[in-house]
Amino acid sequence: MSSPYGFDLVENCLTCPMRSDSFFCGLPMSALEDFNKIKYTAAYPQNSVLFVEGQMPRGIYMLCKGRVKMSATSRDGKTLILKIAQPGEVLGLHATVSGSPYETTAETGQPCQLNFVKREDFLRFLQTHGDACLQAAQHLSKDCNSAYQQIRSLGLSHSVPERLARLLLEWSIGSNSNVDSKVKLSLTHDEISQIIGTSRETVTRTLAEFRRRRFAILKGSTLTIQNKPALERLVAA
Amino acid sequence: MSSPYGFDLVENCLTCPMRSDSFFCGLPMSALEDFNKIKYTAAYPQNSVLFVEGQMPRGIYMLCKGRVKMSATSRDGKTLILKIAQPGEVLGLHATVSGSPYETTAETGQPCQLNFVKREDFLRFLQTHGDACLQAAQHLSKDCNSAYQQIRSLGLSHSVPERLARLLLEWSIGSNSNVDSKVKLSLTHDEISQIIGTSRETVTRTLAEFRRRRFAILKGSTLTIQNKPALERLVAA
DNA sequence: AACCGCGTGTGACAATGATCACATTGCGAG
DNA sequence: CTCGCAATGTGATCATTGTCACACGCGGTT
Repeated sequence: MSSPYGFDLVENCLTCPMRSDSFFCGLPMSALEDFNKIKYTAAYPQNSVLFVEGQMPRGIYMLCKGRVKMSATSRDGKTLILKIAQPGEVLGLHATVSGSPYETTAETGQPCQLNFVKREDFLRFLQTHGDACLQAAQHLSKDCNSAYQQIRSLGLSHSVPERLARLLLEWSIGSNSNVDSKVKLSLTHDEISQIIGTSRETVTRTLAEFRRRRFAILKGSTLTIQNKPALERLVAA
Repeated sequence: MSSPYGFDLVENCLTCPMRSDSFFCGLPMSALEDFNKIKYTAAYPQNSVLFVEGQMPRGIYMLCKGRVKMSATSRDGKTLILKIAQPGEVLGLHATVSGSPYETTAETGQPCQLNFVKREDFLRFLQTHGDACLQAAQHLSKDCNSAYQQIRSLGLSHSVPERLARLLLEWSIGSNSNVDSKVKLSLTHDEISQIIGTSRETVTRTLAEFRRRRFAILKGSTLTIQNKPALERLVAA
């Protein structure tokens, strides 16, 4: 049962040590047992493409372990990152529920474990388990929320520093504002630029500016917030 | 039963002449009867504010007649229009399902008829009617889709002409590409600028440019597409 | 008629940020 | 160790577009 990507596969949701309180993980036993029957567990290496925007939905992927980058691409090759999915999230839910093509591309950013469920199995599952359906609706609500957040960030902000500051603050949620708070993340400047809709060079420059003004430092994969209030002022502006 | 806004209220969903095939309208009789019991039907004049972003959700508003402008506002007063809701759509669904604050402000753009359902009634309704819950999930999926569309438009486009062309094409869907197609809509340049995230002046200038190049003419509330392929080329660029 | 208020049209100017071009650093594979 | 590639840093340039300022036209009111 050992997989080649540095961790063991967990085949049984009922005894899974990674269980979170989100979505299916938090379902009552009866539903979880049924879910266990229709899912296919698999591990994926880094940079695997789970699905591509425009494809007809095959089903949902529930993310157990690892991170997955959700993105959209324009005809001329420009890429926009919509979100970095965390464990517990369900990928491809909208497309699977609505039957319309996947609107995003999903690519693993690290080795991941995922549960796949075929569309017809999943829809039957939702129909027979009312609570699961409600969970799915709540999950979709959260997706909508995060999409609206991003629309606000893109449409209402006046400048790149503002959007970048917003992003850094988002990442540092829950940390103390007095002490220098550190957060781990693994994104290149290029990927950051694709999240806030700007160019790689501008991200580099703006981060240099933040460093110079002692607002925040991003070095390697470590983000250090030095002056949270200053960043918040940038967002408010 | 006559209302002051130029149309009659329809109190009974089962016999409603406006019934569309979307969402609740398309539910089986049993569910529709239950829905009929918990809804409050009301008419609103133009420019009524149904809810404001940040408020805790009181419930859902299902739009029977009229148009409703969904928008978000930044601290400095800049406004972004997220969508113009059409009859058959349900407003405030995410917030009501997830229990988080409304993320948008809803304001009637014309006299409207709406059915309001209190949050607790609505949640109970979803729990007892599995098919309604699935409908709700599909509705949320569509909302996500349109949100993703807007993110792509804002984040992946290179210029205002591109975004404006995209918007005009969206409005003219279903019309013939050979003949000059005309569409009715009532939006000021200011409102258009808030949809595509630019300034009022730029919209005026770009529309003048389109007129000069004989791509499309927007005069009053009439949009005339003269050269659809040219607009499509702008989007593809 | 004179007077709004609102939507639209247009010029001038400045600033933001995209783009190109290239230097430097860092890191993993051989 | 060092080669090579990916990521980062930085300068110069220039198009796009936001902003301010103001004129025009049009429908309604007094």
